[in-house]
Amino acid sequence: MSETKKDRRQPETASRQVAAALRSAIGDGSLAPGDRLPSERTLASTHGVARNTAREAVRQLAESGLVTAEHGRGVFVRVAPRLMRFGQLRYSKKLREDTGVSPFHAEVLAQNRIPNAYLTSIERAVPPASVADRLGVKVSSKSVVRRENWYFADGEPMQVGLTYIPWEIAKGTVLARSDELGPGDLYARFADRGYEITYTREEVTARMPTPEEATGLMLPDGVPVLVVLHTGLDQQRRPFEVTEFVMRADYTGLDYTMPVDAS
Amino acid sequence: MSETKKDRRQPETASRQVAAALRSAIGDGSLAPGDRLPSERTLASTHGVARNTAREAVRQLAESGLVTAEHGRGVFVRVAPRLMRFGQLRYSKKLREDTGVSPFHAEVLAQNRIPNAYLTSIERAVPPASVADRLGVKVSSKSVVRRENWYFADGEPMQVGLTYIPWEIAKGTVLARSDELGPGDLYARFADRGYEITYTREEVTARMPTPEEATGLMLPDGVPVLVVLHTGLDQQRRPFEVTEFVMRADYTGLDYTMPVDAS
DNA sequence: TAGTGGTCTAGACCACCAT
DNA sequence: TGGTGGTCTAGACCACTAT
Repeated sequence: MSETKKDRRQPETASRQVAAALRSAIGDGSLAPGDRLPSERTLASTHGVARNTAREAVRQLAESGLVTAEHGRGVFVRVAPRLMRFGQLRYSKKLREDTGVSPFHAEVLAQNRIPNAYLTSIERAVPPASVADRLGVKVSSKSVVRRENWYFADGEPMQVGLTYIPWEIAKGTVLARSDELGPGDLYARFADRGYEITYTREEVTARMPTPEEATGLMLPDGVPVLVVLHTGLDQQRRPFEVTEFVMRADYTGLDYTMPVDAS
Repeated sequence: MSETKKDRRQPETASRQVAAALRSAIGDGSLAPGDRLPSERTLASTHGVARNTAREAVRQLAESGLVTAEHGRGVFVRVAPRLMRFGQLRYSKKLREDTGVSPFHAEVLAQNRIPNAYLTSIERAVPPASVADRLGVKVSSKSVVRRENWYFADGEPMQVGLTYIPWEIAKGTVLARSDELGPGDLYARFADRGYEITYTREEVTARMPTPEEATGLMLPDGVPVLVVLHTGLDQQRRPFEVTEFVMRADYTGLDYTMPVDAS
């Protein structure tokens, strides 16, 4: 390639050497998933460095998601998590009618895990610009209903979803006021009102979590979040709902299969 | 919700207070994108803390991608980057014939940026298990050709792609030996051989970069990567190619629009 | 050469956890 | 109560950048 590539081999600092030693111990199995690392003070003395240096080495491993520190207990090798998959069929009518539950519940049940979801708030709100764009509503008034949901598998938080529904659609319905949506959940209620979800648009990015997200999702250090801006479209491709999902990236994967020519 | 929620308000440590002060200075515009922060030594003395503490505050900002440290120069407020979007149509025949270039080139040109791509290696190789799975080839022999490509926009590295092609398909063709693929690029050559890309499966995850990826992609601290495992399928849904893309998440987004019922 | 970030030392006190 | 990680101090030397 034509770019002048700087030769930046990493310098062999003390903390990197300690980190490398730990990495290889994890790699060859002498430190198995779930095992506790030697304490920072032990690492310091065995490697002949200051505690801060040993600590920096541990920080490097935590940053790349290899280990997790637990205050007062120790530092542990992370166990490889099961990956959840969110695919194209998750909004299909068939899935909804076969299972009678929400897409999330169906997915988690299919993996023999126990799903839970909690609606933590419903309120009429001013939509963020990105949402107003996609729904075609005004950004300057309380033109949407905002529903905040938290999703768990086996008691562990997996994702947060902020669903925005135009007030004109939600007004006077269960969508605007209740967490009891009945059989088939959210998309069945949209169908009742004439909005059958037919297309879905998903815009995906990733970033590091905010401190609030990190605590709320109980994220270990060094785990990013996937952010999915999902738009539900009806038969005439009219948008009727936007949901922003924030999902822990270490437990979540997305799986899309599509024809390459638009339909 | 039924979960007992620990009240973990963040303790107001000294480093967090310094970080908060910097965050609000960035927020209210007194530190604009591109500006240099006060030096660590200056921050330490103005806030009455040790340099290590000021440094920790800066580290917290860097971790969340707000600032970037440059050795010997200073710490700078990051400028919001333009986001590139990789969507569903990128493999369509129409795009290929209209533009005559690869999907990546077309996308970057559409944003008035200058694309570059370099093939850095071609070799016959043993496929990783995930790739062998999806291609339906043996994992234990050199059953694939592996092509490594680096992609740039305006000279900045955007992504790396590792393309795996079954040896049976690539054998004796330009796919196995050349970076000169001719008009329409890779997928046009597959079409020549009877493999017209018709469906694409994309499995998306995110994680922190490895140290090698961080240097190679010139990633600032705190920027995760999107990992897309892309499978190209022909008219009969036979897989003929798998590419693993590693993309910097701060510059990249994915955009999928699909019918909710499978086709 | 002066100023910057990068790393390190050798201490100290605190909060948390298991016993 | 003793050991753990979390944070902090007050120094020090090195590597890099600009002048």
